[in-house]
Amino acid sequence: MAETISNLSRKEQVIRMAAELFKEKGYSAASMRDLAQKLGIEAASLYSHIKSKEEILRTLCFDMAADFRASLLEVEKKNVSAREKLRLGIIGHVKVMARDLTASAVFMNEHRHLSQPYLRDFLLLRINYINRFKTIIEEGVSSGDFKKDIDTKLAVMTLFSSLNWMPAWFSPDSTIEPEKLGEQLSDMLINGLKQKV
Amino acid sequence: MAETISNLSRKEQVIRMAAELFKEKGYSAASMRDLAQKLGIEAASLYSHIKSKEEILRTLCFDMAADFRASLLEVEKKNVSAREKLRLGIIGHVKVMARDLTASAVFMNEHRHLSQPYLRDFLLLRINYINRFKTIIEEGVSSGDFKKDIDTKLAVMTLFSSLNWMPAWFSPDSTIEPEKLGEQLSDMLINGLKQKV
DNA sequence: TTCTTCCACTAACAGTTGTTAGTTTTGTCG
DNA sequence: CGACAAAACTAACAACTGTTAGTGGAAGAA
Repeated sequence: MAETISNLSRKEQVIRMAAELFKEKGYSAASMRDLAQKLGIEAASLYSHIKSKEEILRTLCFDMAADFRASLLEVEKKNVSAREKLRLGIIGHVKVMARDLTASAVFMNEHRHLSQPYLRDFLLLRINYINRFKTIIEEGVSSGDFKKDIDTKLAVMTLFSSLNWMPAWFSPDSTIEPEKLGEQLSDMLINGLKQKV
Repeated sequence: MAETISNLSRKEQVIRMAAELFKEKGYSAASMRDLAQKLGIEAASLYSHIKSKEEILRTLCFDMAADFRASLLEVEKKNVSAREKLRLGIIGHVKVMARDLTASAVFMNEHRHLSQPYLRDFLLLRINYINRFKTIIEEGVSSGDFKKDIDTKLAVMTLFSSLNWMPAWFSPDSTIEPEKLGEQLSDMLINGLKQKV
């Protein structure tokens, strides 16, 4: 139906603008009137397109979550070493983020404003994703790819901390491509800063 | 004066509670009535102790900033290699955070809600701090401590991303001491995950 | 006792919040 | 043209926002 298509299109426009606003001011500080103004309409008109403010946040968070999940699934299927899996996983994660830096920033910083039960669901997805990276690292420790004395929990938290702040400082008009950036990041985490002797 | 001391004491109590609330719900979503309730008083009573909601945020952010600055200054004074300076700088940073994880979380995630000109001042302090770490890394590259082909900007951003998310996942009742944690973090960043061959 | 300081209170303000109900404009298709 | 749906509008709601003014009680010092 034509109506659905055009509705989606306008709805997506609203959601995209909302993402920018949420990133800029934070979810709570961003008002529906702010959002409306950015779109050149009245606040009440927004409700022709969305059910509530939180529905927008939900859409942003869960759509990103699905993308991350899909990316990791692709990597897990491959029959390669743990070190290579980690490398590909990191690159995949960076690429997903780079595809929509604005939504990524909201995904990371604003998800806590989801209400129950959505918050619970979201956190479950997240912990699952993180644990699957942890498994990869543990595989690497067993196989001898990685050092035996590392704290895998600390390692995986460090990994995600590094990855997740990317939207905050990576500028979209940067010359570096996401693929290359992911490569450098994974190199830094795996090999460290130190010069080999 | 006795009045000043007891005033400070109660004021600090208010600020500490506010820090917890800001961390939990975010600055914007945390209302003065929420804060009052946590203290068992009326919202208006808060204004016997503080001038405004933002004054609390300002205190939290700038006090933390001063602590970070002092810690780094101590490290810079030492006459050691760049690698050692980076190690000590990281450990110092972690220790400052660990001293007040709640305030650290607010410092990191809520500073953007400062209004001008405080926001500008804060960001200047922050960029200065980061740049001084960057200088240490650049020294390390020159001296051969670190690899020549690393992107120092990326390296320093990765470093801070890792460090700064600590308050989010480090639990205060963890068995690991801040010193040890800083040690492990610096080891991971400098040496990487990879097993030496 | 009286003075002073701290710390709480009640009452109220002007502005903002997300959202609703009902209506009208706009553009497309038959 | 007329029909229909998309997308905008106006008006209003109840609740909540940070904050001020003015007041009163409690505790310690003079």
